[in-house]
Amino acid sequence: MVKLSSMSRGAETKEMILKAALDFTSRWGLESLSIGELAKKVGMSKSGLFGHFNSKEKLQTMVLDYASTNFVNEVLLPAFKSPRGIPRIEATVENWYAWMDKQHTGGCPFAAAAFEYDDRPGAVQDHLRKYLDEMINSFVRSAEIAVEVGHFKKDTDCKEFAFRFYSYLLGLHLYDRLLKEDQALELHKKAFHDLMSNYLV
Amino acid sequence: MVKLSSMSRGAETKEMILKAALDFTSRWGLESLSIGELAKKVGMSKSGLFGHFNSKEKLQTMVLDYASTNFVNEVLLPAFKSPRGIPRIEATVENWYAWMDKQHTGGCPFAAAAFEYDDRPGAVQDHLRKYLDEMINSFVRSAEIAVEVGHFKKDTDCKEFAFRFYSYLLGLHLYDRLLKEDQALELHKKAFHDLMSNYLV
DNA sequence: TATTGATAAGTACGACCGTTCGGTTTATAA
DNA sequence: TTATAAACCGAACGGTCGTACTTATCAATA
Repeated sequence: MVKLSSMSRGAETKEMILKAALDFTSRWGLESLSIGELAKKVGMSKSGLFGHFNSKEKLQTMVLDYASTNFVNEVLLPAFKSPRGIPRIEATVENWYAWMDKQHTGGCPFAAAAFEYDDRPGAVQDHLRKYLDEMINSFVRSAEIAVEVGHFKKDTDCKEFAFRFYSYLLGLHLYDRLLKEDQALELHKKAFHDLMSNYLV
Repeated sequence: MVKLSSMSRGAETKEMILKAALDFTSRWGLESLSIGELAKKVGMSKSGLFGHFNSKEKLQTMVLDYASTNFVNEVLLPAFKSPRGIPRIEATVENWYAWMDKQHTGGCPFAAAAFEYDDRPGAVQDHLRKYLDEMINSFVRSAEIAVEVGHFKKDTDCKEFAFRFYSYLLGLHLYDRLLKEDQALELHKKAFHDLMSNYLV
């Protein structure tokens, strides 16, 4: 995240807090994110930090916002530099790998939060669902483009593609993070490759 | 769970506690499982309940044990009544669907805990990894049997099959629970079907 | 230089956390 | 019947939690 000189001091602090909060969240989960501990980590008082958000729920949703823009900037947007169709989809996966590596602390915050909040209604869940929906829709859209440019078959079910595409990413996460399976990346690469093959013209 | 008359009073109580604890866990996660709240739910005092486990970590790992035997009894073992090979794999999926429905409260406790504890080392994580390893190995083994009986191609990479098989189940969980996607089951059924097709002789 | 408004710190509160302890009831066995 | 152990309770401990108030700091402006 670039520190803009145009930022007010408050905004800078907030940015710094959110960065630390996201780091913590990807490790311990959104629910375990505690204001006191976070304040200690960024060298602020609990109340000083609290003043930026005024509620824990607000802090949580803003962490999701922050993670989302981070994800969009590092995974989705850069892929747009690649040509439409298959190259763009492949770039997305490559960026995803890099993103997972970079956040070697804790895994994908969305994946973790998704299972954490699947039965916890509220503002956080709503936020989460919105972002996951957006992400999956971007996968659907990628497939549609691949159809448009003639890479994928005309009768491709793009929603179906997105489901399988994302499922494999979830599997990768679990094999890599929890099971510490050495071949996780290999397994995913091959699965992704075979998935693509199924839709090629 | 059958209440055996041979159970001592303590064992019966423990069983009842674990049942409630698993119910709670699948909804709110292992980390949010609180002794006080659990005691209230089963109508006991905090300390009375605590006496059965002597630590929260022990309670958590025993909930995992309980969930595992439950899963094995309801999903894996019944599938063994089906003929070896494809029918058995298909039965496993059907049992999985039924199991998800039955636990309509909260989703698969393992899936949730897997992402919750992927960066939280300790006894709970070790337990969890053990059970997930066992489960995935049972999928690998199912594929191996399918090869043995001539349903799957001789050169089938069974570990590869298990990765994709389980990934789709994770995707199903997320689409169904969090995204409340109506077509979740449909999407999974078709993905599973296509997956099987790839390995058929 | 004085004033103001934003930012952070300080302090306090009630709620809940896991855990310990001592005592009371209940079941088992001699 | 009596001795022993298990099961359970209520109260309390030290901590941490989120949140609400009040106070201090300090840059920008008047």
